[in-house]
Amino acid sequence: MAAQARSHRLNKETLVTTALALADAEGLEAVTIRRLAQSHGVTPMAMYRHFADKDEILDTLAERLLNDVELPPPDERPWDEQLRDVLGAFVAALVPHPAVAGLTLTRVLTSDPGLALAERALGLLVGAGFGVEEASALGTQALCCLVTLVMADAGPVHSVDPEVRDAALRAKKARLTALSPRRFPHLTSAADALTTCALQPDFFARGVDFVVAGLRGLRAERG
Amino acid sequence: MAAQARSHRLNKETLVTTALALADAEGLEAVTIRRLAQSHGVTPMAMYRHFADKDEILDTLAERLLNDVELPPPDERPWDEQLRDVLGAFVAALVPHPAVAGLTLTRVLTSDPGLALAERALGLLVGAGFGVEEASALGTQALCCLVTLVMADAGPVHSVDPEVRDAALRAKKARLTALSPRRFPHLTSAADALTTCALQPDFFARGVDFVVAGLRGLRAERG
DNA sequence: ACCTGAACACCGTTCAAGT
DNA sequence: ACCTGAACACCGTTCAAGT
Repeated sequence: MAAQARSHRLNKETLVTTALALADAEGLEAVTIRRLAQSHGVTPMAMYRHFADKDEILDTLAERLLNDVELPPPDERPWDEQLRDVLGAFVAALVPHPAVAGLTLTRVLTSDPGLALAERALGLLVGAGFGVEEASALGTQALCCLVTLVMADAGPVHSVDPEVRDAALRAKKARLTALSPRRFPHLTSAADALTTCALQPDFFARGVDFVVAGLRGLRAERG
Repeated sequence: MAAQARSHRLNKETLVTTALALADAEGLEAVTIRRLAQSHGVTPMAMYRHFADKDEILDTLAERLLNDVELPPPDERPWDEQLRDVLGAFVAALVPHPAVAGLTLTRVLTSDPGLALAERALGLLVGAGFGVEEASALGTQALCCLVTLVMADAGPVHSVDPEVRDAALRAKKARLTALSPRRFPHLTSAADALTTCALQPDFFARGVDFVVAGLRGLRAERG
């Protein structure tokens, strides 16, 4: 994050790109007005020409992620298969940026690409036969679930540094292994699975399947 | 949060109680070392006698919530009914403190009451017939989903102040209602449901049902 | 239009004392 | 053992200039 030669004419676009890089490299708390300015060789106050306040930076960051959601076009397959792909596209956009993923939680309905995503998910649920009230609640819940899945993966958020990360994972596993097998028979035998499950390549696909299975199950119960 | 007459002999217990009250009243970002000290009529540095650093305050806060989980005793009912009650107990402990709920996300496996909860959930999933790897991933995902559900409810996190809260909800609904019904037919017709669904008394029970339905569905698919 | 500079009210935390 | 005091390196943000 070396200070760039102050290539005057800053704009929101490039600033938010820097903010995203900062968050990816050092976590969301590294995204400060002062560091953002510093990265562009400029005074902190210069940021206020482009953003009203820090919240607007975070809003823009969330919008950037939601913009990356590549919504698949509607087709004639059953609702649950289409929803799996829609939710999968959402997760795919979040996964590269776990430190920022949480920002989308409260901003899906306040950004343009987020609205498109929500409209699509809601449409599929209503088309499946859920009432508007239930579809609203379930759509909200489904998106929430998936965001947290991505965030939890960030485990030791700071430092994508693999050395620090591996040390944290080893410590976590050691803690579980050290537990009393009498009091915690399942946790001790699952120590390995619990520490590595979020690293499995299919973890997020499984997460989407889990959510879709829940919706399908509820739909079946409603008859 | 008036400064209390410095009733000397502070301890972790009372400090964390104050921290929780602070978070409930003004959000997690109101929990600062300086304000915590101020609430007890004492210097910020006095906190370091009771906590190693701020992280330890947050750890203790999460542990306090997890301690409130009233795990129902195991019985002879099917695994999914028991799991519904276990997850319900978890949610019930988080709901009164939405601003703090997120802290439990990364701390379930590092606190004693969290370990008891995880052991129980994992045991039920393994007993249901899931392999240890899948049970670990699904247990993690289930808890993540529910935490976020509670956090999302916090919507306008700051200010339990009902006046500010209602204003935010009205604004949210107005934004949805103002959308183009052509581009967003489902969102506009669900404007009301989307803004109020998290306020329904059965929202969290439905969230638990949703998660359990997902697990039941996946179990059935595995045959 | 865009950026600077000094200032203010906040943070967490260290070091060195006080009783 | 428990608390204080001064200091440091950080925050976001306001106000008033500069070009």
